[in-house]
Amino acid sequence: MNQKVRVRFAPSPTGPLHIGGVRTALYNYLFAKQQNGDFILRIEDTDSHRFVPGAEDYIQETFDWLGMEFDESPSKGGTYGPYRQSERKDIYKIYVDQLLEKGAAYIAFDTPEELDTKRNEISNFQYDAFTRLLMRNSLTLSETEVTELIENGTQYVVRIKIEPNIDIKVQDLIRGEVVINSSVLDDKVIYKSSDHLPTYHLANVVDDHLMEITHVIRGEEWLPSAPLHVWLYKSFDWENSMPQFAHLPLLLKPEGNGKLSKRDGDRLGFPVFPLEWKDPKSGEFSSGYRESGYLSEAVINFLAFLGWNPGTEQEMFSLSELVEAFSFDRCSKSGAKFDYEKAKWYNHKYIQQTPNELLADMFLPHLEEKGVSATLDYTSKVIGLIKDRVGFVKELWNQSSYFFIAPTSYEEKTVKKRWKVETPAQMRELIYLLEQMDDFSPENQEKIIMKWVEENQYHTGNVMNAFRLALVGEGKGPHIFDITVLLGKEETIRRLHTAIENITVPQ
RNA sequence: GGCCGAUUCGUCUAUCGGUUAGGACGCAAGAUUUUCAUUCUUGAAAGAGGGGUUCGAUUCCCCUAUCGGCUACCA
Repeated sequence: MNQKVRVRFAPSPTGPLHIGGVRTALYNYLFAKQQNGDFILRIEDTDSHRFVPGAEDYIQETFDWLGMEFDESPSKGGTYGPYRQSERKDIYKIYVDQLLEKGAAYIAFDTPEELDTKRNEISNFQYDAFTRLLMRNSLTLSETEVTELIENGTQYVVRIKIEPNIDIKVQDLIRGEVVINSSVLDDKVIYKSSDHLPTYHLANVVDDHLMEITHVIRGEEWLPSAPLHVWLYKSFDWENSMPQFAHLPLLLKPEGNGKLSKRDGDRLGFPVFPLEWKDPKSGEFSSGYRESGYLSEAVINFLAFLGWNPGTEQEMFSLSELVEAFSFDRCSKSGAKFDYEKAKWYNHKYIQQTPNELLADMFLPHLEEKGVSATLDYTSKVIGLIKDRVGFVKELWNQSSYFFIAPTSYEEKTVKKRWKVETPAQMRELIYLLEQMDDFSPENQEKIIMKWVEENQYHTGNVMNAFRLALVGEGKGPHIFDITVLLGKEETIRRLHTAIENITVPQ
């Protein structure tokens, strides 16, 4: 049987999507598209307590930005819906009952307090084949007692019944075979009467089965519960259609230890979220890659290389190239530390590749923020001159402000080095030279000015750098005649006048 | 504590028993540049430790160490 590949990305809407989650989604996408399969978004909102408004929209917006389109999702729909677990309550109930009938699961009445007590009493307590005989459940209580408790409205949970001492094998596409003995598993809660919702494990297995998911590609943090999921498939007699598993290595903190967490971003000075997020409760902002000036192509390229490599020396990959090249064979098994410097480098590379007009589109809002209005054409030209020297769209401003606003102060260090006693007089001569110029092309400017420098035996470096200081305010920037052309003759001369008036020759 | 997973330059990684252990980021030096960057060249930089297996181990096996994950009526 050669069935169509179907994968799902299944986040829970408890906040903004974490960049590690984005990578998981990316690998799902790459594999699905490579196999001409379906890429599905399923919202796992079975924990009513942790629901955060806006999180689902955030997720959708993230993938819109990244250009990864879902084939089926809550907003788009599909033939396997609904795609929000909270809307699938009735479905889960049927399957829970099925397990109950089979005797593969049972009802437990122990309160959280009672469980806490047990955990304190017995070290390493787990609810399993041995301890369940000590607890209040449908295995230890009589049938009439159970019925009575339920009818009285006593809250209960349903637990999966794990038989002891059975080796459970998980076949993993990245790690090979992982074997775990069922005795170390506990009788996990799969359903709670309090909100009539299943827990993750049950909902996940039922949905993956019903949605005909062929490959479960998720983070390594799920590896310990994979045997439980295999057990559930077996309990349902779904072994033959069980999906294949691939557990991805985790994304780790760049410094120190531990898995990259949501709080690391702004502490370390880089985003851990794809998009900016405002916490609806606290009103706090967390920065996002998009707002920080990252290009989505750079984020994708960088993320793809955290845990996977093509085996060649090619570093730059577009999304479609990744689709083609991706394979689980080339995924690494160990966690990858998040390297912010490399992310910056990727962005720098992609900025250089991006057409000036596109960058200008992104830069214009930043300009507006600074109170500058400029045309797309002019901004594009400016960007063409300076984009080599930035890592981010927002850095464009530091490198280009003088194209939009005349300098109001002059960097002390450069003044000291470049503004000599003879400089004001030379600049006045320069002004005269510029005023006489009909052809203001860079070539002509250079020709005339260099001739003047030579004839007067001026020091080229001093003259040119003083000229630059007057235009830019400091000792940086592209070729000087590229600057003058964009500023225009009039503005160039005006800046020279201003500089002569305002710079005092250092002692 | 228990269970599971992982371990090559500072970081991401290549190597599928025999290599001067390769590349990229970052770092350093040099070249180019009338400035600052970019760019280019060069350099420093690695197999956690101990046992095996083998003619030969970074590669296979075991132990130890370290790191990570999981251990909820969270996902």
